[in-house]
Amino acid sequence: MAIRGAYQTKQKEVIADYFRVHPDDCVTAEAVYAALDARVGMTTVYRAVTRLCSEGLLRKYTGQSAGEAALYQYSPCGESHLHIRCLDCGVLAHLRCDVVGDFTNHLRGQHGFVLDEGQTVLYGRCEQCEAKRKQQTKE
Amino acid sequence: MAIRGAYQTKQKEVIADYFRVHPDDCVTAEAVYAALDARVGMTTVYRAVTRLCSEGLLRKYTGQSAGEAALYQYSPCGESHLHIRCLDCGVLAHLRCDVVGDFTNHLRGQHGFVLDEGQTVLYGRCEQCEAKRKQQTKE
DNA sequence: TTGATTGCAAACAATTTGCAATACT
DNA sequence: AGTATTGCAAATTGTTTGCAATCAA
Repeated sequence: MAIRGAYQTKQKEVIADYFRVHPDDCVTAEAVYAALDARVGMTTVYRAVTRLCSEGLLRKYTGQSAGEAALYQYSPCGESHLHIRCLDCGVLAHLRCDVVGDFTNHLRGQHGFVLDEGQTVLYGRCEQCEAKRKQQTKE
Repeated sequence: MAIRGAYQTKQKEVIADYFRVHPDDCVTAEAVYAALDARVGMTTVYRAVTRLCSEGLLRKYTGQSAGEAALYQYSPCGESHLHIRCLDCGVLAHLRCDVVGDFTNHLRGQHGFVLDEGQTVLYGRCEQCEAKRKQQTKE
């Protein structure tokens, strides 16, 4: 006599599995839909990623340009860490490093700001793209 | 006999002025349109802020939820600094602090990542909202 | 059975674009 | 004159919602 509870459905499972199997991929809802070969509806994909985000299994990244689709990536709860994203090639990488902890402590202590690592993405350029940029400027 | 050049128009001026007069405001295109009392069309506002962003006079911040309008803020070129934004109340603040410099140097030196401060926003909670959260959890 | 979930089609909202009229130089 | 800009209306796009059918418990 459970008063309320979530039902486990095939669709939910398939979508969650997709992310577990592709832990490093950073994909749009559209891409998930396509990868699942339309076995689930677009709407369901959106509802699922939203749920998974709030459950802490996924992270959502929204681009800066308008009309740019949001990206979702596997990143189970607790695994809190910053992400860095290259503005040129789009690469998204995890940033695990003690210095990050020092920085967030400083933010909290000196600026009264509690950083949410899961929600924050640092934008900039990766080594390769930065090198490319410098070269192009030279030419 | 200029071959090509941008025209200085009343609209462009009015919009740029708006931001210069409200240097700390962080507003949507809609808000600018409203503040200008519809003296310029919505389309023109969008075109202007886009131009001003590429000229380095403004910074653009895109929220994480879909359909959330982008925010624009005066922040003339060169004035590069990180911004922190509260996920609860939406407040956006400048973060000027030596530690930020140390952090970006570390990123470049140890991770080969060149942070673009103008494009990056740190998400988290401000002091007030964090306190509110703690209180609500207690209740 | 009861309530949650699905998925289609329609609704939405922010932003962009086509294009004719208009303003700058 | 010649070209950039304006601004309306219409188009786009990612995402959300209404709702009837379906499925899990």
